[in-house]
Amino acid sequence: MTAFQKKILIVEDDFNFGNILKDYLILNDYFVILAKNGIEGMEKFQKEDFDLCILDVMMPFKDGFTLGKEIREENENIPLFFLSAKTLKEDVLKGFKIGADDYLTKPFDSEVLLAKIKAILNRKKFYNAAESDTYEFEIGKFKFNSKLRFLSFGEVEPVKLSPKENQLLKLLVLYINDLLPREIALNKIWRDDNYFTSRSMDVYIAKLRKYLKLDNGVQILNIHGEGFRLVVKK
Amino acid sequence: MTAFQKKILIVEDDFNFGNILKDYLILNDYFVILAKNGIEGMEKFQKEDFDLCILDVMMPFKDGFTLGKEIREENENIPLFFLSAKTLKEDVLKGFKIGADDYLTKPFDSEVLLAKIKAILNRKKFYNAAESDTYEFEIGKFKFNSKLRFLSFGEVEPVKLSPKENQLLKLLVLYINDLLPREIALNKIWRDDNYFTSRSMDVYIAKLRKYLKLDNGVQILNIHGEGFRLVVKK
DNA sequence: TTATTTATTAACAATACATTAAGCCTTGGT
DNA sequence: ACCAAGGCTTAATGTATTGTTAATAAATAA
Repeated sequence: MTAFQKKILIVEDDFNFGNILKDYLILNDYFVILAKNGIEGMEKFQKEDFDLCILDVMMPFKDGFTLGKEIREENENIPLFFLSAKTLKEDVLKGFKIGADDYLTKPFDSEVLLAKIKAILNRKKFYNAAESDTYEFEIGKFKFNSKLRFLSFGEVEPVKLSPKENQLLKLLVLYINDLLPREIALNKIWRDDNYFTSRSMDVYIAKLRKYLKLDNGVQILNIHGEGFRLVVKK
Repeated sequence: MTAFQKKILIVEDDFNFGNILKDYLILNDYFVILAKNGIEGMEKFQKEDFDLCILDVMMPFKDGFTLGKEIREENENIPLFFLSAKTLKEDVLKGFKIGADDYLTKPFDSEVLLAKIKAILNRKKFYNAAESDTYEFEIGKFKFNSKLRFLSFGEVEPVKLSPKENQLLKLLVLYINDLLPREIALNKIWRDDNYFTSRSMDVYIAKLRKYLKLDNGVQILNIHGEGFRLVVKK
């Protein structure tokens, strides 16, 4: 493997399907390790550092969700990607609850999978400011520094952001102009997804909106039942 | 089979006809599994992931509709395609009620079958916005984003769409210029087909018509007793 | 004409979201 | 140890959005 290749761990009990997937990803220049069940998956996960895990949900002995939870305990940042035969909403939700980054139901379009992997790995670069040197963002006329936790607008005295305000604004920026699903924010910031954390998030959205009022080309829009969208008019 | 081939399950009791169909589809680059009755069909369905099922309606032991219903219970998204000798309206309706995606009466033109299969598989990619990154559509002068749930027209403030409005508009777009049968929309969106859901759908059609008024080259036409048609004048 | 189907608007109940403020921790200074 | 400040959650209250059903009118088919 070259220094630039991203490492992906696939855990899939269907030997046939797993290998097709593996070959396809290798063909697209990823470095891929395939495990055929949850136990083996965990072993391989612990042996080396991966950039992304793709987990089948339905597996004998240890299902994908359980494995995902265990992986999360060891590494709270690694992107998790679930594959499921079912498209049940409750399944998807369960996935997000343990911090899934994305979700695909089988059979799926291979192009879509590739696009999603790229999107996740790209976002991943920014998730942890400590691991990245990118912590200065422009939001319309604002300057946002997520490391020093301040938001400035022209010559106006910069606003200091609390840790939660900072995290939420950063997530919104990473998903700029796109939907930031509630579940993702709640899991990444609050590490829990229930009625109260959800209300708490609303409170923080209100706070951020107040700060962002200075530039009316910047807005946090709600998508009812889905999440929020930070939009910047050009 | 390659990773790009689509997998089709054919369930057909007429051995001769089934094999001709199978060979024809293989020739057209599909991966095909043939089952010769409902029982066997279900077994094969459970063994692997298919992209499409083609079911003969009239079969001994377990007819196509019953099989279709069972398949639907296991996978609520997989496209179902019924083949029937009769052209009875009530048969077609029964098919749609369990969520058929299309219907063909024997004998049929093989080119038509191919075209329909392509159309269904293409549509399938878009059904679930979460699974597809294609969610930007043009409808006349409108731009429709089914992920962010908005419909915009030039510089006018975009209209936010409710989940139901969004789903319905998306279905209409997938069937653009073609008939979207009531039963299909009701089954895909309302997951039920009765008097009330049907009235509800009418309400949503009225809402969409109101939004689409801005461009008079775009219209939702009713086909009495059949369904609706989103037409875009060029 | 008469029964059915569709069109449109409005009333309603259920949820989801918005905002402000109160309370409860934790932290850091004295 | 005590206090004050900041940060976060919870409560309280108000508003908005959503989807269903009803009511009424119009179009269509037989």
